[in-house]
Amino acid sequence: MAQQAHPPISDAMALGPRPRALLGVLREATAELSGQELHERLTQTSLRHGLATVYRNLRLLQRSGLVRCRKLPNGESVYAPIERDDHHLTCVGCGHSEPLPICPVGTGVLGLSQVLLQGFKPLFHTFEIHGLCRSCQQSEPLPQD
Amino acid sequence: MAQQAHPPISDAMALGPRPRALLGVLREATAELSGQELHERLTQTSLRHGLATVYRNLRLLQRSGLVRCRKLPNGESVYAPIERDDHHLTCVGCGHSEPLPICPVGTGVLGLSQVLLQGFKPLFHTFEIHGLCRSCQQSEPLPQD
DNA sequence: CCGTATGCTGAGAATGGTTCTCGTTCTAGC
DNA sequence: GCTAGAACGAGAACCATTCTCAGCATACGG
Repeated sequence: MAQQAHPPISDAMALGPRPRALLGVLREATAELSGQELHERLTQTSLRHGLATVYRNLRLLQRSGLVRCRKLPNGESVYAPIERDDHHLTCVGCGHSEPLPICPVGTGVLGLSQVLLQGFKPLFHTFEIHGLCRSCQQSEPLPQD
Repeated sequence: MAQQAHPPISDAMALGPRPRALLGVLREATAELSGQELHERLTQTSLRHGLATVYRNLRLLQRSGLVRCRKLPNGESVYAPIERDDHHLTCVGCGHSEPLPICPVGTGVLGLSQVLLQGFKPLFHTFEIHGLCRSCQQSEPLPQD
């Protein structure tokens, strides 16, 4: 749950108005947003946004190291600005996912493992504990169909 | 990359022949397998398997704490027996994912954070470093359409 | 040994988030 | 104002996964 300063938007990457708007919405949001949610919020803007553009720019921002992404059990992807270092507790029964206020990764891990990375350029990491939430443990018998 | 003994199949969960076959294939495999791949391997068995059954039993095994699951960037889920503690390096450009032979999680982390879990029963965790692989860094200009 | 209840199965249809296609629009440079 | 190339958007396509529902198996009571 570490909160750091925004990474600078480097010279090399001059963001267009739409990617910038996208990033703005993500930074203002208090939680991760899905592509669909982002699309909703952005269509209400003076700057019209098609769904394709939202996903295109989301990929762009991710590759630029400004946005992180995580897949929920139901298949949808949720996005957050990279400076938000959240991790999650996710139920394999109902799919519910909530923030976990710890990061098990020693601050230096990404740097320390340079040898293992072999030219791979790390941008962010995800850590998630999967298990059964309280209510899914109770309704354990797993009604199957 | 820790390799532990198979967790016992507890009394409470008497696995049917198909879930057991599924688990067997996963344990013999050297890598994570997707639902589709599992289906292929299982249809060649004396025990015929429909796709629906594969996914059904995969969910069952996951909730039973015998199988872990992870989503690739392309949307497909890959499965492995829970005793295999692998983590991954995944490229946000091309989606390629390869095993990372370290686990940043102190052996006791899952137990230590009991207070935070609030009744949540942990089964497994996933850790993944996302970034750009060597070849995606070179073809950086990101042809967008 | 037969009838019924319950649960498991699988073929095929449905789902739904994401990506692709491709004609249109915008922007920069001149 | 004109042209080339990049960005855009509506809608179609994609595809792994889930759902539906009728058929089959097993267990148990009588």
